[in-house]
Amino acid sequence: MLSKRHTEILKILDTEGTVTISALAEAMDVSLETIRRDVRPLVDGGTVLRMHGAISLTSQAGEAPFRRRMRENAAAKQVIAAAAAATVRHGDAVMMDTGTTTSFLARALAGHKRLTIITNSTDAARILSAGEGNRVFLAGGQIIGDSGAVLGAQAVRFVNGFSATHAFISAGAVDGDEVMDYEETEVEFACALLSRAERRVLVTDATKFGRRGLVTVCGFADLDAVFTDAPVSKAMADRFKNAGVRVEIARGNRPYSG
Amino acid sequence: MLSKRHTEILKILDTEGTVTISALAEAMDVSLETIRRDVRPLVDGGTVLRMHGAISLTSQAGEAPFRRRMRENAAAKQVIAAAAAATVRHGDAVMMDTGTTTSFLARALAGHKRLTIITNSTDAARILSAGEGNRVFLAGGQIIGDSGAVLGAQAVRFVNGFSATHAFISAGAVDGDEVMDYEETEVEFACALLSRAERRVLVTDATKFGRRGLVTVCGFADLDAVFTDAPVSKAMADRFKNAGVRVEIARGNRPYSG
DNA sequence: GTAATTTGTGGCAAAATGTGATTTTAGTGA
DNA sequence: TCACTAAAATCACATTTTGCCACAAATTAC
Repeated sequence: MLSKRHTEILKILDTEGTVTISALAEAMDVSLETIRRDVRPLVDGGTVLRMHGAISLTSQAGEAPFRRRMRENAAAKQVIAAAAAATVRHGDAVMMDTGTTTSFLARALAGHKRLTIITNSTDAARILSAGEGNRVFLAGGQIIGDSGAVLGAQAVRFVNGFSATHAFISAGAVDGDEVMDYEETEVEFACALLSRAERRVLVTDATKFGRRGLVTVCGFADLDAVFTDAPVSKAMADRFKNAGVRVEIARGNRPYSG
Repeated sequence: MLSKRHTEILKILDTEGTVTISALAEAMDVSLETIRRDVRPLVDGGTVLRMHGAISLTSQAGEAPFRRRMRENAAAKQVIAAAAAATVRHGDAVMMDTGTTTSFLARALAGHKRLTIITNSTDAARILSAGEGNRVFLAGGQIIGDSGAVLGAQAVRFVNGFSATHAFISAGAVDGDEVMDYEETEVEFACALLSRAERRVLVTDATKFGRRGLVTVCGFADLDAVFTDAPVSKAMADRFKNAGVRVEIARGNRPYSG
């Protein structure tokens, strides 16, 4: 029998990676002993690893850099993702590239139905393939880095076989009137997405603004909207406006434990 | 016959996700027992899940089937995976298909270095792409089901471009002298793997033996080794032996295993 | 008016939870 | 390395909550 707390614990573990027993106890307002009792079958079953005072999913025992980046500024990314997800309707076709913010977007889209997803993010694909009525198309090829991004010429060719309503891309840096990133292969993929969608959206937290990247993804003119978490500078706001880009400042803090 | 309270309960469940029995009783001003009686047919029908004190929609709170299968018999699968992983050397090229046991294998291989992985499992790909010096090649195409398996003709073609030392496949059933499964597309992929590797290994927990599947993956003669967690029947052991298949019974130190 | 169905109540068993005492563990410093 | 300490885990027990059953009361149907 699985208690209502079991699923809750697993959900938290899925996003957090590891939690302390006391944090769980406080989060769901029960005693430590109760949480221990909840956790025991999970540990015995091998789903969960126990250390002194905390548990983690066996699947993500080691802390990969990508997971760490998922945690940095997580609240902001979550809010951005929620706002961006709100512009997607049930049944839409959505493209997205690989990044921490797009990973949050995938989670925010989990409630949507009948989506068609085209992506190179194994993480987004995994999350969204569980969604009700979704069709998920994942680019094939070599996975580069620990972010789970499928990159290369093959992936670009794959995307060119699709058309979508929305393309969500993340960015490593935004400066002048350009969106930039650090890896050329990632940029190539993002460009491919932009060329195949009606509505091209940049999702990025505000720390990326005014930062200089290595490779240019696109100019502001190639975007339709930007979702971020804090107001941009006056100068940049003007440049966005001139390029016809709608800037959305996502606000709102919702509890992550849902 | 469904009373007006049934629809009411379902409506509440649809918005709330999960409700306590007492909340329902209070909301519609009837006794707890009445609500329990109302809920019973819904539970029996499978639309609603029961957990001490509360109910929730099966679709919403019920964890995804793949995750559930990851939990059942997890300890056994972990032991099997560990034993199988021990036969892989650093730098080897490894193919694997999608299944709960192969997902555990991926985790067991996390400590290996400089592996080349060819798979259709987004889960395995994700885990192993974090590994030191690993190269991961993931088949592209549509993701089928919630297991994160990339399936279809494209995936088969993808595999045919590679050769590997090991091919690890999972099975839904093993009976007679055949390995079987339930989905044809999965079988096609597994077959493709078998044809491209030197050493062909079946990893499966003992519950699959003596079970009849739908589609045949291969005969025992097409295998080189089997890893499982409990001794197989004498008859089957003989058939394995005749086919030249080495059977490994993985044993590990797991709590309460008798 | 009577039969059938539904609802409420009380007793009891099972499960879940909390509490405090006791043991185990991880970490610390000599 | 070895005690020592503080946090955490375990255990046993009391308490509360929940589920189930049977029967009585009430409502509905015919």
